Amino acid sequence: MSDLLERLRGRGWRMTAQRRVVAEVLNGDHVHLTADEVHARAVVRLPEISRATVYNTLGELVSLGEVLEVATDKRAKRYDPNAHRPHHHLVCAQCGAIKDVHPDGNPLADLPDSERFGYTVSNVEVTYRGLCPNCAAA
Amino acid sequence: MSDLLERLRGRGWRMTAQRRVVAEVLNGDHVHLTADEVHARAVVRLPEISRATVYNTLGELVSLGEVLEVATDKRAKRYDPNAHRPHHHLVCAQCGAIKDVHPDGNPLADLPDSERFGYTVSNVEVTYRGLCPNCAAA
DNA sequence: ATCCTACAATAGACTTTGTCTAAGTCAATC
DNA sequence: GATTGACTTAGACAAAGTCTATTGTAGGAT
Ligand SMILES: [Mn+2]
Ligand SMILES: [Mn+2]
Ligand SMILES: [Zn+2]
Ligand SMILES: [Zn+2]
Repeated sequence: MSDLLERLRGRGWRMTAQRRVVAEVLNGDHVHLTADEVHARAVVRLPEISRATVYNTLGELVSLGEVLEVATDKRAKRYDPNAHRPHHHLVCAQCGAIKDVHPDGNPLADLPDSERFGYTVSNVEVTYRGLCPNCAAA
Repeated sequence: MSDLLERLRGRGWRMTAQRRVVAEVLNGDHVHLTADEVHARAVVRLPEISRATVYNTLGELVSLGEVLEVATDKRAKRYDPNAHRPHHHLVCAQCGAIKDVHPDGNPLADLPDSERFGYTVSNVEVTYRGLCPNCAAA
């Protein structure tokens, strides 16, 4: 993740303890945390960090294209550091666990002109739902 | 939509002016209103209807499988009366206009076992994004 | 090394969306 | 037309997010 911090400094980002901690918390695979979850984890390392700063920093990371907003459930937005490899999501309907997935095919090609209503279609998001191994066992 | 009202009465629904108005407001094609939009339109016909009743009624319609919840944007949930014909959504990234669409193919078949992480996958939602004719012209 | 200042962080008020409760109302049955 | 349990209501409450005024500081200038 220090690649990320380097890149951001190159873009004129002022480096602060708060921003470093937010970036660290987002590090990893299949990470899709809400803003409050990011805040809770950030507070462990930097107790005085505020909610507003977490929201501000996440918003900047999204603007810079380094983090994606994901709306897989109907509650809070989730923040996804896997912004450079296109992917979709597989969500457990029971516990909410989210995996990054890479389906075959191109869903854009599956939408015929007659179903486009004159729209210029540029993007598609696919959300698979089911039960994770843990929840299926229970 | 009086088919709907008949069906609901058959299921033991007590018929009230409030429920009738909510059902009427949801009538139509490509309808995807937020709870507050439903309330605003319901108030025109029945000024004393409360927000709580709109939320309650929408929740019941969802439980009964007569209306779907849709989370195309990251703001309020939207309520979709087109619950009996499976479909996906095409959303204008600028003005938010939503169309019901029926793509070819089966995205479930496009998710290989190696990308399922042991999940039992049962459902998939596809959201296409782009610009509607109005917004593309401007 | 110190100073300076524009940018960043903070607390907390405010907004939006949604849920819950206690009290009053009424649709459907008798 | 009386009864009653389901329904509606207002408003309190909660969760998620935004905004503002104030204070703090990173990093360049001296
Ligand atoms: Mn992801
Ligand atoms: Mn729809
Ligand atoms: Zn699960
Ligand atoms: Zn549009």
